[in-house]
Amino acid sequence: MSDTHTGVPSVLAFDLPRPVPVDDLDACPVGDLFRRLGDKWSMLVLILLGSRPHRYNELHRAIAGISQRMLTRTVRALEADGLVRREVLPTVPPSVEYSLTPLGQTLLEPLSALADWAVRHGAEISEARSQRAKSA
Amino acid sequence: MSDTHTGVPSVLAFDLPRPVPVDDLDACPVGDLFRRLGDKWSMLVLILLGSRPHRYNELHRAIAGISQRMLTRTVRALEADGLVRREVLPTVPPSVEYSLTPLGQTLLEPLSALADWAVRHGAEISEARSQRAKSA
DNA sequence: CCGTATCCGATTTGATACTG
DNA sequence: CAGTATCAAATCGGATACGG
Repeated sequence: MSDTHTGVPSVLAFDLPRPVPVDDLDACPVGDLFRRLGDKWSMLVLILLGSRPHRYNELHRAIAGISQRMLTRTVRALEADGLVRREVLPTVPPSVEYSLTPLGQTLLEPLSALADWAVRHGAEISEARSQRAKSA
Repeated sequence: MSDTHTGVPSVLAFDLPRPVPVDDLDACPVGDLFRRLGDKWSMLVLILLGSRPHRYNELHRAIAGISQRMLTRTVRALEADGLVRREVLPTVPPSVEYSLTPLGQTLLEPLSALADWAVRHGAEISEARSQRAKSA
């Protein structure tokens, strides 16, 4: 079943004479992953959950710009992908706790590398955008 | 101007007593970066350009599923962000060459870390999704 | 060859209101 | 507290046609 990319060591093997197998884009796990995490909130939730488990409204308050609808959708998608675990606690007012699965924790590492880059170079991007606007 | 996040060492400082500054999400370079790269093609173009400079139709053929409109939009956005450089060569039929800026090259590193994760764990995500569908 | 312009449909996101 | 439902808007993405 998973023959398609089983033997692929890395899509970023720049030394290859041929470019990346972009024809198989839809089947490519890289593009796939990015499209899942590429939405507005997934990565933020992952990062938040990486620090400690959170309850629903805890996440809601922490992100603060997200709607209930999107928070639910995001967290459910992450759960379906096996990155987040959802646990309903049998308390009197029902509580739901979200946490990272082991798989989700491993994702946190490369994610942090990218986030770190963004923090370090974010200003340069903003600057580039501003200068572009001026030169127009 | 750039006081907002100048002093921030890393958004992923899990040891902090407080969560990430998600209130400033729009100003947060992490969410911002992901929203730019989160589209269908940006990352692919970046990866392609990371291997070597490409001309317009070279990119078009390499990606093969992309429309002219989207290729232009993608490459222009990347250029505006200071990640890609666009150079018009004074050839008889006009040629345009796209390449990574130094900034774009530094981004390639954390990007490859994430891509590597995707290749390694992509199957686990697909599996998680399948199992979810069955248990429904 | 290298784009831009326009139109169109599909997907995503958000505001609001309501429920167990 | 933890969601779900519905509606409307914005954005995304592609096909096609045209211009420098």
